Amino acid sequence: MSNAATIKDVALKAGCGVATVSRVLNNTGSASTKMRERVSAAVKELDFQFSEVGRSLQSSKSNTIGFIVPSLANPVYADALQGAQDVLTLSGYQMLLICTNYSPKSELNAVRTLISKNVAGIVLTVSDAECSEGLSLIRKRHLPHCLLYNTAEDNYESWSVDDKAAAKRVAYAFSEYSHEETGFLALNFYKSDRARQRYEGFCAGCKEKGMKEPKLLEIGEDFEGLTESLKNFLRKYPTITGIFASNDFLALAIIRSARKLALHVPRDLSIIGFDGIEVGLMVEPSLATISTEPKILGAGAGRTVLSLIDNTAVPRSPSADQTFNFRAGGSLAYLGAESSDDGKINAFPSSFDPTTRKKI
Amino acid sequence: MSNAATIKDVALKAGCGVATVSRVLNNTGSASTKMRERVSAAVKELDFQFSEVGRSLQSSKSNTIGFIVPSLANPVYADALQGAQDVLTLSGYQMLLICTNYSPKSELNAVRTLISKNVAGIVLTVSDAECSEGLSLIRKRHLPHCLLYNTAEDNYESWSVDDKAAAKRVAYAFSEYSHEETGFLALNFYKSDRARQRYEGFCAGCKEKGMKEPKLLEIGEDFEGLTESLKNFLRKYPTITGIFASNDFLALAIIRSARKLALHVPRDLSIIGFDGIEVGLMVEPSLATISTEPKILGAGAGRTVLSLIDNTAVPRSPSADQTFNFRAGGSLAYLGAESSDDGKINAFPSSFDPTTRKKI
DNA sequence: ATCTTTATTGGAAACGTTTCCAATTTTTCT
DNA sequence: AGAAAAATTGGAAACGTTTCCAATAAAGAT
Repeated sequence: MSNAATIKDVALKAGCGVATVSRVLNNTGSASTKMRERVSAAVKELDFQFSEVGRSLQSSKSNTIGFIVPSLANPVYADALQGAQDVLTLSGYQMLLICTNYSPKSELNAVRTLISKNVAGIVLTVSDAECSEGLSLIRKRHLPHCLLYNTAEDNYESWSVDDKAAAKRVAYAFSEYSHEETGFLALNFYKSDRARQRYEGFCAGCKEKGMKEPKLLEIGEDFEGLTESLKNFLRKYPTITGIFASNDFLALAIIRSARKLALHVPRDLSIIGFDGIEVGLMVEPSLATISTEPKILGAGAGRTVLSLIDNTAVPRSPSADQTFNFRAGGSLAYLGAESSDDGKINAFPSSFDPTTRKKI
Repeated sequence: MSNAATIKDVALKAGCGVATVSRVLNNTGSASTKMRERVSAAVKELDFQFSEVGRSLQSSKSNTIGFIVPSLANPVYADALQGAQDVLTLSGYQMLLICTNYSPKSELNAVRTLISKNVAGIVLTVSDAECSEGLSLIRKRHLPHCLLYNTAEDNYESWSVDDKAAAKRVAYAFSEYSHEETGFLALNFYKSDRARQRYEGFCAGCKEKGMKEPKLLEIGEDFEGLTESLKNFLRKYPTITGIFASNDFLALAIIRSARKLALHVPRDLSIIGFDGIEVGLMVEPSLATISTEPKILGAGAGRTVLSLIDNTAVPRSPSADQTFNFRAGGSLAYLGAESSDDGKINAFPSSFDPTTRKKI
């Protein structure tokens, strides 16, 4: 560890005081041309670089922004972070990243850690914004921050999808395609306010359209046993024709499970996802889903925190109805017995009784 | 910004010196029971937390590990980072993340930034390990580090896929499926030593099996115009029956392009990818590919750096031939005219002349 | 009781910066 | 040339820690 040169070394080599070096290098205060040259030469010779640690201690500022997200394995968050990265880099900030693995308990720790590292601001996705201890701490400390994929109260910032409205839109889609009885698939339902919001919105939408109340299909930590769960679920509710999966990953997984059960998607079961991850377009059938823009959200949250930090105008996050779009896809079929002429996929070109499903 | 309490505040409240507080809280040196209690009480009352900045300055250590990767949008890196995160979290380290967006120029800057932040170690993926200025700087400074997805010289650490061997395996697969003439698809070929290694290995494998030398299809920054490129490519080399895409994302994209050109995959064109991203299993046809374990690699690189930092035994990275597996899939068809009875998908169940491709 | 030994405590220096302030030098003005 | 103004410079304090060291207090041995 060839100990890096410090400002003292530079001062020594340039034959001046440290204050002068600081002034020259930061272009603050005056300095003679000769002095500037000597300092520059010394810097070059020693390959000197400021220690951000020393700087941060003295100024009690830093150019690090903390990020707290559930996971990097979910492309939604990975993409959002990528969007934020681009913004930060442009402004000379770095990203200190902590993943909570969907564990609410670790959120508070994450915040503490970030605070102890003196981050300039925080972008975070929490399990439940209503009762997040981490979020409370941030606010108590008056740290510049912005929620991502959670909605904030009026006086706070957030970049998020309007989960409720989007889920309502999903219900409309099912209704439009003549589905009456649906299910809602969620992972760790109780832990995530997003999943709950989506369920709520979906129920509201179904009610509005006179559909039956969606049945809840919840699975645990991972996708293990999803096929079995689906089997039992459909046995219990044999008249269900469509399932709304609370994210695209789940949607793809449930399609696979359906296949394993010899069910054809969408003929036997329609699926709508949520997020609009890119691969949804590549699979066959393509995934009907709520498409969102993780990169834009991430970038927005990043910009918001940066603005908060240097007191410039905070960018306005998109109004709720602009945060998502419904995207039709092959996984959603029209349920009418009559052949449709409007381009919708018809689930039942031949006579087929939706009430007598293939035995599974 | 309700200024956080410092060790001085604690000392004041507990009625002792800062040295005592430090000793009590770090459990270093002795302290009377009364003192311990008073300090603990003060800490609780003030919600005190050490400043990692002050700590890091004084100890010239830190519990931050720097990560440099090309992008978060590529699930390979996102997954690798997730694997590393898990390891770091367990050891109380945090991740400072910089994305280079595949720009070699920004690598050096990234390293400089990380050094200025006094990171304890660095995990990095560079464009070209042979001539990376960033990497050189790290080594000059004797910083604990580990390459990820690049191979290192003998005396340095790395966790990586054996690109050459894996690419050779792809050639064998094509050969096994009776393909003779192939193409190699790469994004930013000249920038990435990984792409070049894969090309090299692929060529070697083809040669070994007596196949024709693969034709190179290179595309620029993004996937724009890929369809057009493919069209021209196949016009130029109409006898090509298989394409090796240097990563799965490209593979999925080229499949889409092929479809747009009314080519059937795999009947008209076989595709093999690289990386083994999960969605490759979900698409139809499923993607034949080299499957790798990004999470394991990321975790390994993380563990390696941690060991390097505290001088414990460095975990052995898997031997080259254990870093990948060939995964068969529906995107690779058997090219023999005779019906195959070994479970391989036969591209030409009906009589079909591979030399006369559908006009495109 | 007195003298060692041991345990407990706090002052001060150091880590690498920035910035205030005073001291010095240079420039400008009469 | 002399005085006033402006520019240049460096010393020192401060940021929040840890740790060395000396000082004090407690305990043990005679």
